[in-house]
Amino acid sequence: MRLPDLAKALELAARKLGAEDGFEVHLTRPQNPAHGDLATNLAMLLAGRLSQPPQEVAQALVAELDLAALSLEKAEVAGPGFINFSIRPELLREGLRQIAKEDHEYGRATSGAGRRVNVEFVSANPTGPLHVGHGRGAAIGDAIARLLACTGHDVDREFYVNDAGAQIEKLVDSIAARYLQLRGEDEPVPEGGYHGEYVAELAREVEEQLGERIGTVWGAKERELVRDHALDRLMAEQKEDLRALRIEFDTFTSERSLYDSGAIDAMLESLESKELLYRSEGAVWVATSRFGDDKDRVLVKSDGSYTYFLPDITYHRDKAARGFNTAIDIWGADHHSYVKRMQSVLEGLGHGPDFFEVVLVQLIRVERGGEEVKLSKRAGDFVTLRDLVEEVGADVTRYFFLERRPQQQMVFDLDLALERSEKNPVYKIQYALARLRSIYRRAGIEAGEIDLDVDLSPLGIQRELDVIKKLLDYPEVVEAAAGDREPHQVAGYLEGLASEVNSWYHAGNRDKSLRVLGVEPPLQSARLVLSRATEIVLRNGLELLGLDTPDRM
RNA sequence: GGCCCUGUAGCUCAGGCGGAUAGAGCAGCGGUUUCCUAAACCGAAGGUCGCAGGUUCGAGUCCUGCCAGGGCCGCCA
Repeated sequence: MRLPDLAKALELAARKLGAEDGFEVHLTRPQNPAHGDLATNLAMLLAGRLSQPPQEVAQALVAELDLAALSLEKAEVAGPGFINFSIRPELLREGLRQIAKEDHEYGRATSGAGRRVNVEFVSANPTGPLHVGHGRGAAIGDAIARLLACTGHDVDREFYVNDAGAQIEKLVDSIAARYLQLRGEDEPVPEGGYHGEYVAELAREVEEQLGERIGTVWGAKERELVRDHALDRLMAEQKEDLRALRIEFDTFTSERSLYDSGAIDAMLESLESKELLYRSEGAVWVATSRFGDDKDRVLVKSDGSYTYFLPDITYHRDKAARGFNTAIDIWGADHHSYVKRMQSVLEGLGHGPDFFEVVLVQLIRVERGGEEVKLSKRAGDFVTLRDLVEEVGADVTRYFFLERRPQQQMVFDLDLALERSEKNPVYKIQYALARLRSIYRRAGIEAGEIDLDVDLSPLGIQRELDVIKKLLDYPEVVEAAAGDREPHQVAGYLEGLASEVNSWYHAGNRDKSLRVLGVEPPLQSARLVLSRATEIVLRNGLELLGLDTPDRM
């Protein structure tokens, strides 16, 4: 839990002892319960500066503190010079009451107030169905957006539709080949084209719906008709898959629209006016190497066409123009080399290093029975995100993607994902929530009816205090996870809390005096508040990760 | 050849800004069990933190080198 007053008091004490600026007070949660609730290494940091042994500095610091005013039970100097603080249980109990009263607001913060953030993720080429790898980026992007919103940021979720360029043309070529095959012509799918069954399906649709209009000879008009049809269909499919994962976007920006609006040509002029462009070997280059990139990059090829980089620059510049303070992109690790060049050109255009961020998401490997599931279409195996969600459900899919650091290559264990027991961490957390809610049901009361203004002093056994301390950590966890763009910190916290809660709950199975219900009325009332606060934190955390919050399992 | 990610228990992974005895889940081992939800619980065990140096009062954490796995180095997207 946070004790801003203690940090401030320590800083004052340090100054009193003669420490100048340039030190920071860090309070940490010791792993060893014998080391109290909070600890600081401040004395060790100051020892050299004050030329005194750390233990003596620690003693002097403690002497400056008014423990009672800080709601501390004691402050002990230990080990090489740590100061260990024990919090008075009353402070914990009042904190608990606050949690229950704040309800849905508990864990929300205002640190991001006034900041507009654009989170761009998925942005898959609209040339086929989403695969499992897209799912990880989708889950992480969505969770980061939720974290930022929870900490007060004004968040927009955005999907960049690459509906221009060579890949789309290849898709049209592939559909054309299938289409002509349907008409009895011997036309192979071109090299580098798309071979999936969905391409043949699209060709059939084109034949049925547009066959009259486009015949067998495809010019620009016909291609455009087919392209529009394919884009509509494939984007609709992708959106549906994402919706099944509980992901919705606020904005879809089309690459094509950047061409149509003239924004890309304007971008070239803008770069020119900033003297970032030059011609060489018949192409137009942008001097990204001036801003840290390995080398300069081509924007206009020698044949006059544009590289992908140019619209992408235009697009990111547009995010700034739309008023976002920060643009966070979630990219697959295979795009890693692209980060530097984008940062470089944005810096060249005058955007500070804080404007553009990339979260790189590593590739995943799917295993079943200890064997890798190949991402090829085979009977019984799946390849698409849709197949995965249908097999294990949205909760498990999301959680498994969110419980690991984004930059960690991960194994998606299908056997564990399909496990419907507490071996599966998602169920463990949801189970803890359901158990608490079952207590209210058993007592015949609604959660909202629990009296929060009762005397909490009956709460005092260690197991209860441990749960309370854990609950009071939640806001810090949310802030840290949002700041680091790491949803897995929340997942790890919830798993730990669920363990603690289940252990607390099960103690009541062995010893009836440890139960919530059926003990002395004052104790029962106090424990109902504990149950309620715990349920609130579990629920808020699950919602923050976009997971279901079941009343019963 | 260069760049990025990763290397921690048998397996999958956590380990704020350097801090005290390195944690969790799964598997394995021993025990308990009809409960306010047993779709379990309790307990013990399990470690050269890839290797070697360095910085520091103190290194899983910072620096250097090396090894291993993955990814990327295009006028593709």
